[in-house]
Amino acid sequence: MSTVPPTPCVGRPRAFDTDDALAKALEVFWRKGFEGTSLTDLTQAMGINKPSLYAAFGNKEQLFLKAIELYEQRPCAFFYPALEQKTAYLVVESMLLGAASSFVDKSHPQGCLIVQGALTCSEAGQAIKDTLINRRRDGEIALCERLQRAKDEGDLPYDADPLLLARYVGTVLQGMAVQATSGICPNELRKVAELVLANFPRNDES
Amino acid sequence: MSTVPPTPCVGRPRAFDTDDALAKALEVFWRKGFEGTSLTDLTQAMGINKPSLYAAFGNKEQLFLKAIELYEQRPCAFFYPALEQKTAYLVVESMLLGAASSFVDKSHPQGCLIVQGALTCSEAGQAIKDTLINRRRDGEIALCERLQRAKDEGDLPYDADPLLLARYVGTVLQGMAVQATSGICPNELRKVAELVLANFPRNDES
DNA sequence: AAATTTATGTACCGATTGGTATTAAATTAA
DNA sequence: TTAATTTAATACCAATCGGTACATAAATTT
Repeated sequence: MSTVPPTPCVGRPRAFDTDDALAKALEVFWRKGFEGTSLTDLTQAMGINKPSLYAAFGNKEQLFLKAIELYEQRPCAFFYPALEQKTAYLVVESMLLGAASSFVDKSHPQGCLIVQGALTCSEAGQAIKDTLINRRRDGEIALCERLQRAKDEGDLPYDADPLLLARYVGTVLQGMAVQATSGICPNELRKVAELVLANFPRNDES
Repeated sequence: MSTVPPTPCVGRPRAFDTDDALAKALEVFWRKGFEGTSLTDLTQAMGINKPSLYAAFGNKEQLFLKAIELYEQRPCAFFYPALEQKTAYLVVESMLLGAASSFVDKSHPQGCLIVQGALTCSEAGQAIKDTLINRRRDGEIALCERLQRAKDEGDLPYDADPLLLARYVGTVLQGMAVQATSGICPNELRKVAELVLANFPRNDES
């Protein structure tokens, strides 16, 4: 898999880097949300004109969809990689501490694009809103399946409820995202994550 | 204190009820957020024309501010009344179960206006966004003070951290609001609240 | 060199945004 | 009855919205 498309060798070459431009678009969407971001915001941040944006990315909605793909795959994304930790506790620890770190990282906007990209919107944004709802739900399903496996493998108590725990962790993560956009200080957010972890069910060996 | 202003007895009488109109506006803002709601959305829901809206409420921003006042004082508001419960546990129980009930109540939009009214926005909405951030922070401060009192009165363990606990509960509430707008089923949301309560620190007698 | 292909920049599109000027209608005060 | 006051409805405002037509520029292919 290569993220670099085979450079088209015919016609005038593109004067900008699409990956860089997409990264800039992501940052604006992250900070202002889908509907709070205007085409002018985007073209200014990306350093290109509208026709270039449309030629390269389709339209605003498709650009946003590409932005959330990039968002979930960027180096500091923490959710899906956390699923590969060895025990349920370590998975959840990795998620909560990763969120506590990423959501307030000053090198990019605060909070979580998947939460704040379109929590509410007009009719025009409904498809984007639904897409984000589905992304959040997919994450919880993946965590639930990981916790079920943990239960089967014995590193969660026999009476643990994987679906409920996944929803609980998802709820805390979403709340942490709201706190981050509200300007909570990093230390305080991390302490909340640690409080949740202190109460998370675990067997002796995990 | 009367919410009914002394009816002005001169001039053409208003053809609509301002309280009813405000309630309609609240519902639209609640569902679509501040910037996702257009003047057309508002006037249609309120059953009035734009000049009537501006004469009665000032402008869109002032109308929103009045809507959040109504929101926090409506009969099913649960946050501040919960502070009057007798123990810390009962306070938090009242909040979490109240939220689990209110956020998914089918008689009005799902979720929480204070969370989803303007989580992200353009520059034009920044003042509203900040207002909502402050409302959330005020709520956590009030809860923190209540938990500190509880600690002083001995119905929280001696080593409890009121500020951390308030932030934790606030985080869970905000996450529950996100879950509610995402369409979580009422039973599942209540189970999350009950899980949080099961782990909440309490002394024997509380 | 000519033809082809693609990207760029400008200028524009209709629709919608929040907000208002204006006039007519409805009421009370004089 | 008339004047004063307030609201209602229509029509309008400049600005911005997402999106595009078009002419030009820059590259490769023939």
